[in-house]
Amino acid sequence: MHLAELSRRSGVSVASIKFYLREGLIPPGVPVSARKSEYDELHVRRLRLVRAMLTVGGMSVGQARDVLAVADDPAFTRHERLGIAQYMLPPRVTVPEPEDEARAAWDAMRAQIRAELRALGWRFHDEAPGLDVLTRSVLTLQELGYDAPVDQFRRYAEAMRPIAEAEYSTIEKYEVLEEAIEATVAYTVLIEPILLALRRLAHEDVSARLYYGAGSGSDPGSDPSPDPG
Amino acid sequence: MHLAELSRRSGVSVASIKFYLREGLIPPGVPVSARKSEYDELHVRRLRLVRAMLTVGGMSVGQARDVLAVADDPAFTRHERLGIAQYMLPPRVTVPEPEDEARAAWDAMRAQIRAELRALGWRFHDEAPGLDVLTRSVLTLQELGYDAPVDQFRRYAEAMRPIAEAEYSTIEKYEVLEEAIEATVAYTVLIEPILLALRRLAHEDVSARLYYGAGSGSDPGSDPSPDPG
DNA sequence: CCTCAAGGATAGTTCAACTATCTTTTCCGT
DNA sequence: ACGGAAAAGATAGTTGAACTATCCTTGAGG
Repeated sequence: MHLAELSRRSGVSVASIKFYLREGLIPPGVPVSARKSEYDELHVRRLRLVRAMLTVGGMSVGQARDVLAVADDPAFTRHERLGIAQYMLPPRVTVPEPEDEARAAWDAMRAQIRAELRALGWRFHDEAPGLDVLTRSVLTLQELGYDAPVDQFRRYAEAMRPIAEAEYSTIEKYEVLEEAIEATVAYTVLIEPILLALRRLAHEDVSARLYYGAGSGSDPGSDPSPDPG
Repeated sequence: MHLAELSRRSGVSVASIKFYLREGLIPPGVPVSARKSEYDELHVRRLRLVRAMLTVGGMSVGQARDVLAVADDPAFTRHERLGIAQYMLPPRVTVPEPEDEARAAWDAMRAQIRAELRALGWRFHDEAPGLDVLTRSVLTLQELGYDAPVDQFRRYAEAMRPIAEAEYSTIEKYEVLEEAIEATVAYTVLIEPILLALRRLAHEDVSARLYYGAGSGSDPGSDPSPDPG
């Protein structure tokens, strides 16, 4: 198929597809002649994935490009490609420079968090960006005057582990590496909002339970919150 | 204190503080004379919260303004103000228009998700934005050709519930409403990245365990992933 | 009284993510 | 064979968000 049909099939404008091609988010079509290229189902699929990463996943074009570049690079092992793709997914966080006065506190907190998780028997790379995310969040909470929830990590970590195991077994089913990587990216990016939304709904449930009493079954109806639009 | 000192204390430039004042993210100082206003500790505190919402929480200026506007509005009950503040936190999601052809599928999926959670006994408002987030994510997964994890909601939901309960009990300790609201916003926005980071680290652990064998204690070292910088 | 700076208004900047235009070339129908 | 619609590609323009810099009025301190 040509550009126009790719656009129709994917719901993305021709101009935007050209933009994604320029940015390296989707591979070029195979040039069937000097001024004509052919696109296939993989392009449609990739385009949909890109749109999901950008809109639902909230990723930037640059982040999406980096992730997909690694995912497409055959120069790594399966384990590496899956791991690297995951490493490059957002959020990324800015670490204070070594000469920054805040760096000492940063390093101390990061080491503490790392030790806490290692004490749970978790194995992960020392440079895992997740450690930086944890450090930044905890330090920011502290700056706002709240207790560091490092001591609650056990609870959070134990809640996440069975989820990760179930998801991993799902992904392991994909034998073709390209499919496994796409599944990793898709699940990582699209299940995150699901988890967060469920946490918020759980908060609402806990709150409603305390507010309206423990009687079950009935819902709060339209009482507790006016429309926030 | 005056603007210059507020800037020094908070680490935010004078120009940016003026911008936030214009946008209604922080309340104006009390005018001590026609051309001079006085700021206090609450302004420093609010400014730090705003910066956390924008940088760590990834919120837009408009979203932060809406949340804080409700949080500051005394015309609601405690339950309402906490609930509304939470409702207005991101992510927000675009719902297809009623005349959109995709609307029927949207409504059906949303009803299914809602029923699934209600079956767990959860109580929440029918217009909870979390339901829209769930719907959008599940539909996007389906469009990419993946199974809808609606049947896995039970697992996810059961993992989130004890977390939400523990967090809620923490927030309930704040008797002053303003403090409770600030804590709600801070915990909601800043613990989300913590949960997601832990999920990713758990994925890495599961992967490493399968890849390097179940031997415990030793970590993967620098082997599995080169630096993705 | 005079100056320097705070506050406020307004306009300009930067960046990301498109979007539109222009040019060259090619395919397709006649 | 030929003329025009249309594809590729390059380049420039647009939009919106989040600042940032400038200007101007006024007011407090010396």
